[in-house]
Amino acid sequence: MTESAPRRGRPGHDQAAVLRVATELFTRQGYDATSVGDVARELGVSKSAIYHHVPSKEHLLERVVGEALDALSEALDDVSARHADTAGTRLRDAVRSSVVVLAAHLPAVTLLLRVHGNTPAERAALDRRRQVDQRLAAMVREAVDEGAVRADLDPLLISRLLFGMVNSLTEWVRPDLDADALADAVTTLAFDGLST
Amino acid sequence: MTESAPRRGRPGHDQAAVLRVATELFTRQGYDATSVGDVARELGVSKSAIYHHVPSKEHLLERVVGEALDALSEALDDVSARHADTAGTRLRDAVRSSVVVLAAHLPAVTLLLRVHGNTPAERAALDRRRQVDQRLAAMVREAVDEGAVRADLDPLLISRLLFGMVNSLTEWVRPDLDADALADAVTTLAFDGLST
DNA sequence: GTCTATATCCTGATAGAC
DNA sequence: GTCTATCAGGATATAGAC
Repeated sequence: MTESAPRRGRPGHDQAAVLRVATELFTRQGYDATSVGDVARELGVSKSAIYHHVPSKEHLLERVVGEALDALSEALDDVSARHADTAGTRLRDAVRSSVVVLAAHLPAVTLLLRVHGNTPAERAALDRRRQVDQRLAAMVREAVDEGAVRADLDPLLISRLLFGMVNSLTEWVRPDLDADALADAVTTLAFDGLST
Repeated sequence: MTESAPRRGRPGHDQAAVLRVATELFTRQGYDATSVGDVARELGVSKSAIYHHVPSKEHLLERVVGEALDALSEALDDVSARHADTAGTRLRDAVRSSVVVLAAHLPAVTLLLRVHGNTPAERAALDRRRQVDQRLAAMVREAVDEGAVRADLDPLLISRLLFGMVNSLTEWVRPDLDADALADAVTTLAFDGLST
């Protein structure tokens, strides 16, 4: 990645800059409440300049949620590949990885979790997200079968509560936060509970 | 509540009917992605008919999130009033109540949790919500001070994770679900953890 | 309580000049 | 890479008839 020299005159933005600003506004105001004009104003250019870099507003959303889904899937692949570990350990690692990925791709994951399914692209994202959820649910089930996780609660319910807690991090986590320490705290609280 | 006789001819809706349909569409498509025309079409009337019952689109949102905030605040008042109980018991009850209220006012709470703060009314709702969050955080702190809840994690962090888990229920809970059983499961998992 | 018609503004997106 | 100008459609909201 070559560092470009500071520019003079016209801003001279690129696709990445548009994507960055759009993502920020989408998270702050919501995707539907953010117009292409908003993105343009924030970058200090006209609406048309945006369409030079990007084919459509929805394309921006596709790119962002795609980043989140790729990162989550890859992290899950890594965890699943460790066959030597116990199912309990793999679940712990899945929780840890989910937190780390969420923090590393905070804006992207935040947007992903807010997708409604109003367009084909959004529905495709929801489909991919459902696949991730199912893989996580399967890991919980295996940990229950192994005896590492309590069997008096429905594994699907456990999965939803556990990763619901993880996903709720998007509501308040800030980019400068220590992700590893956070992952530790989440894992501890989830597995050991908050009772003394 | 008197049951009105089945109508003939024109629908003859009232404010409650508009509110009900609007809430459903707001949750399904998002507030910003839902137009007054959408609400009108769903009710089988024209846009103007909606404005006979309701002064503005935003007023609908205000009403709905107000319902959620009132219910949550009231439940919290009830829990706080039980001075005889220990702080640990009060926290358990707060979690239980939160789940029950969330299930009883599912559409309203769902919308409340998705408010962005784009308008004065939305910002007012966020303010009230922040007050609720602070009361819950205070209850966690008291339970920690009392020794009922682990002290090796920041009370504010515990509060965020705990009620983040509770709030994540809006993502999948359905109206016909047994709220008490759900509240039991959430409380058990939160306090005892998922390890065997 | 609902309608048609309308006012006003903003939306996503395109054409073509510089 | 950005601009001005423009398009067609849809947004919230209102006026006034029935």
